Amino acid sequence: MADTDINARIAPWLKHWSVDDLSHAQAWLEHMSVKAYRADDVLVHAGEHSDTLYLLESGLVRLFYITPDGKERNKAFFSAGQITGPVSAAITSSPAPFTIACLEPTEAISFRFRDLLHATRHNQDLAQLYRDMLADAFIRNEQREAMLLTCNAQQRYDWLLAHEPNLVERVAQFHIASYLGVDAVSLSRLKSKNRQ
Amino acid sequence: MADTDINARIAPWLKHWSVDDLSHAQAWLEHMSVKAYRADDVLVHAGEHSDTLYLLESGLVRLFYITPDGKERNKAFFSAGQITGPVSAAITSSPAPFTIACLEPTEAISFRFRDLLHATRHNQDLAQLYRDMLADAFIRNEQREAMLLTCNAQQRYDWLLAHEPNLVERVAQFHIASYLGVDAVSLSRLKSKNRQ
DNA sequence: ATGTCGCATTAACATTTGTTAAGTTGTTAA
DNA sequence: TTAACAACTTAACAAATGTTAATGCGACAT
Repeated sequence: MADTDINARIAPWLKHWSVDDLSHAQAWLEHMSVKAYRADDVLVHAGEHSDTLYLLESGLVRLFYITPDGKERNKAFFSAGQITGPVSAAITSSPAPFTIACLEPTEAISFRFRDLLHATRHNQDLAQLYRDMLADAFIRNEQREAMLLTCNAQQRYDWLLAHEPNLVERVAQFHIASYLGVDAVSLSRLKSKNRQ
Repeated sequence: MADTDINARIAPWLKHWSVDDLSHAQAWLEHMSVKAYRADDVLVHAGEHSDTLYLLESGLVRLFYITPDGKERNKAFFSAGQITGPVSAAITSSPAPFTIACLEPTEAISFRFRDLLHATRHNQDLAQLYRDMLADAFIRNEQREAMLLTCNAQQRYDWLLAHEPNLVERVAQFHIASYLGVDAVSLSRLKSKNRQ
């Protein structure tokens, strides 16, 4: 896809994040690419070294870990307007700790983390974008850590209904269970208990 | 305590974090203060609005949440050379989600988050310090989230022995149990099973 | 219409983890 | 030395959660 198309597609997001100044951002913009994915397509494989992040234009992806017993556990879900990818791995040059796969057909603009990081050195708008991105992920992880550490299965489900009710409608229940760290059968049981 | 003392005490840490340039850092440095705490002293109360972070010079503190059932669960431990405090709360101007209390007599240099954040606007060294601080906390939260989401009690304990063996020696076992999200009695039982 | 497939539900049972209580040990202070 | 206290251990039991299997249900393709 031609650069002009990407420029047109990235523009509204830059505006949304108050990025007006594009100086020193050439490398970042030039290495962007747009791609459409089908459900179950994988954007990042756990264990691989990836420096690529994704700005989702449409669709829905999930990030998931593999447990020591070989089961999947969903770390997070992301949809249109959000940036996701193996950020911690990119920062530390480590292999990605989780896999990213599509739950729905998804369109995403990908870019290289190092290009963004490099651009932040001389571009204050992008430095701010980077800080906001990190802060957002940081706070998300912390709240989730708190929930996993302090809540039982029922409380986790209540938390989800209160904080991310749209997720419950949009993704399959066994994926919700995996997100909460409980078995799909246990979640179903909880729901039926709640009904009585 | 006089500023000159603080300057002398903060200097080695600034050097350690490669902060050479102190331009635009006056407010940050001026609002610093040093204090000694006893075991069980509280630095930050959950629920209070705090903009203060702490650079620990000695000792050991724990951060803990309160569960919906009213029990304590340890989020993290920090010791000399580390910066801690309600970072996410400071970023979002929210009440602190956890309490910070001393497990050992502790000396700490406190400073205001907003002063550091403000200084990052024109001081690249401090901007880098801020990024490193956030990245560090971010990665710590993510690894912990992964452990809590994917591991059972035995696997969590193994993880701890592998990743933070010194903690096991330094803090009481019931605090370790709280850190792992299991009951103190359950952890004791696990250990005795492992012995056989 | 029918078969297939994936997901949700339900039930019975197994395992893990929490709870309570009692006993032990080590430390500290009188 | 003794008393008091807190942490750890152990055991018995309760509750929560995982596992397996059977059933149902709806979407979708043939």
